[in-house]
Amino acid sequence: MSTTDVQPQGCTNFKLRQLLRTVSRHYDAELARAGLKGTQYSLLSHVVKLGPLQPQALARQMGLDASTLTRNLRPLIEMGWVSQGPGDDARSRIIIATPSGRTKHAEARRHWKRAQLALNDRLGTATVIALHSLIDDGLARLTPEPQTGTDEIDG
Amino acid sequence: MSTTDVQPQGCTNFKLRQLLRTVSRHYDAELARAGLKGTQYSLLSHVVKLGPLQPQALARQMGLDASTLTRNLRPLIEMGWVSQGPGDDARSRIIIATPSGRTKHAEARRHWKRAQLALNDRLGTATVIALHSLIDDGLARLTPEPQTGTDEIDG
DNA sequence: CTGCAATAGTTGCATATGCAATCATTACCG
DNA sequence: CGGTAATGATTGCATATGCAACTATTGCAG
Repeated sequence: MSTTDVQPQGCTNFKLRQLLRTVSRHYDAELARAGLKGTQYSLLSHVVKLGPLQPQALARQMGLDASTLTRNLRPLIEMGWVSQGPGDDARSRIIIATPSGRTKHAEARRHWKRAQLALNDRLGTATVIALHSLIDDGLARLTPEPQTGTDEIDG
Repeated sequence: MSTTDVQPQGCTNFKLRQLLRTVSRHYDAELARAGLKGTQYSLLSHVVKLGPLQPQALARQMGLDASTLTRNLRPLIEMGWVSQGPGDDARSRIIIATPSGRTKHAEARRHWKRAQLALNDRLGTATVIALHSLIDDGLARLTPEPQTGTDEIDG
């Protein structure tokens, strides 16, 4: 019996979920000061950095279902941070961050940074780096089309 | 400038969420054959292994908000897999897995196992073990009261 | 040109998640 | 004993998430 026979204990799905819930609450608490959720900040960041682009392309890059993106965009559009216009095609759309969206993003980024640094502090920077590395590796192995390198976007 | 100055790139919150979405879909696809979602399987597992116990205690051990638990239990109760009875106290309740719940859990466990093994295969067992280790470490550092060791429960 | 397949978005349905507020009950202090 | 604080659970509100079904368009084969 070699070391390759060792099996992971516990459920990867549950463990990941449990950690995400905790981490997510941490970011949410900080970002709430800027008036958005962690998911909304991530989405806004991606629109700012990648836009203008089609919903379909954005969903693919974020690894989101298109229908989820449609709905997640709604609050941002209502707040006037993101704008949706007609695309090249009569069936497609173009997503872009508005000026106020960019301003809001810059503001929220400071809170995001605080949350990020606080987390590094609590977990240890080395641990976080190792975690990122495993996540990136996992995503690369699980997704055929490599989405946007998640390192290139803050949030 | 030492190596401790290296900062993680990208958002831990977003990376975790992205990985969870992917992994979650993987487990969900397999567990759907048994008629439940990954989250429902996790919850049922915990009830089977830890019950009978109070909702409040279960929520604490799973790291869930009490209100989330209330709602997540509903489908399981409606399916007759979990039963909710009066507790010691007029304000508390007792959660327990029903016989059919235990049967369903045993059935679902086979699908969960398939998903788990398939994931190990795609990511590499060593990677999964390393990931679990980092998650456990993270949870230990982020949660005051250590919840149930997630290794002791399949799902 | 017609008809069918493919593409882009959206909506219906079900569930997951947390915070704040609420209700009921119990515990505790004076 | 009486009033208030603490506890356990639920509900209201808002968002997140995916699959299946549907609509509108476009592309393409014949």
